[in-house]
Amino acid sequence: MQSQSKVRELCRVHGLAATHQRVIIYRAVTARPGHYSPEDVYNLVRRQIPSISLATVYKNLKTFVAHGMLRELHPGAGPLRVDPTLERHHHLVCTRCGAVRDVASSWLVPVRARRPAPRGFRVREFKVDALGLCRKCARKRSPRSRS
Amino acid sequence: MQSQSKVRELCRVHGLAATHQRVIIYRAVTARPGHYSPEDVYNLVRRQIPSISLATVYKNLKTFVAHGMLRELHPGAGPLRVDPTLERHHHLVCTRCGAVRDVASSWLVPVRARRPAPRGFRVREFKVDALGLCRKCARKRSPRSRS
DNA sequence: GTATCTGCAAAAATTTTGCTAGTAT
DNA sequence: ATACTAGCAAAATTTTTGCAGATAC
Repeated sequence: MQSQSKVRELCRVHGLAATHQRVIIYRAVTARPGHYSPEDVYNLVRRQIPSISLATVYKNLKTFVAHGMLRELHPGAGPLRVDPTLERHHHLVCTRCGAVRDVASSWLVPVRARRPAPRGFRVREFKVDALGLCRKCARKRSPRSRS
Repeated sequence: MQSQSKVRELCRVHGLAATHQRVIIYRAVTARPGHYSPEDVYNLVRRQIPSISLATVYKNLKTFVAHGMLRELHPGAGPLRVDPTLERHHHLVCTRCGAVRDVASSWLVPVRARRPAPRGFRVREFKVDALGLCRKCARKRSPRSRS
């Protein structure tokens, strides 16, 4: 978890007013790795600021994402999720239960293109989702073959 | 574009009733590569079946995805999108305008893990998004450096 | 003091659901 | 004949917006 003053400084660096709500929201999201929906964040933050509104949470999450202070995720269906881990990393996405886990970038052989991208596209980074089954779902899948 | 009879056969293979609506929807989505939202598909299909409902489009797109007849996409924010390209491929995602283009899997050096995935996760495939700027947005970005 | 931000409430956008009549097998 | 599906309308969910008052710089 980042200290209040660190968050305030981070806001300043990005030209954002360091409001109380903003500091609390950012600290809540970065308290530990995970993938939070706006609702999740709202519920976390309400413990400390019962009067906060969901709209404020949305606005600030979008602000943080726009300033690169958080990452945006769209792993499966459903609501927006936000990821506090800024270092390059990839995701393990269970196609059965939808769970998403981070995995260090070093897990993969470096991703490289063999040639420039088509149509003048300028690649900045590669984001990899490893689709498959988490242990729990892999177990459920036909304990012995079907029949 | 797939012929009506091909689509009917495909439905049969997957144990789905080959209804008129289903055939029209599937043909519309697979008419050409692209990334369609349910609204898009609805508007395409309404030309041929003015009485069709958006709910029917949603139900059928989800059915197709569940049977592996389409792929589901969540490239950026916003609505569900669906991709008719079933062969392995990756995406170029413009982080400025949100445009998504397909790029052949062979564009990348093969993606491989250096070691088994953590926590018993079973990887089935890697999905790569190349994040960056499309030509149009790259041009807009500071034609000469700022100042 | 001025620009930015919050909270509220309302609206917009997206997706799901239950049900009846209709259709495919 | 039986099971599945379409259309409809309503609800649920997720996200955005406008604005008055409050706060940060």
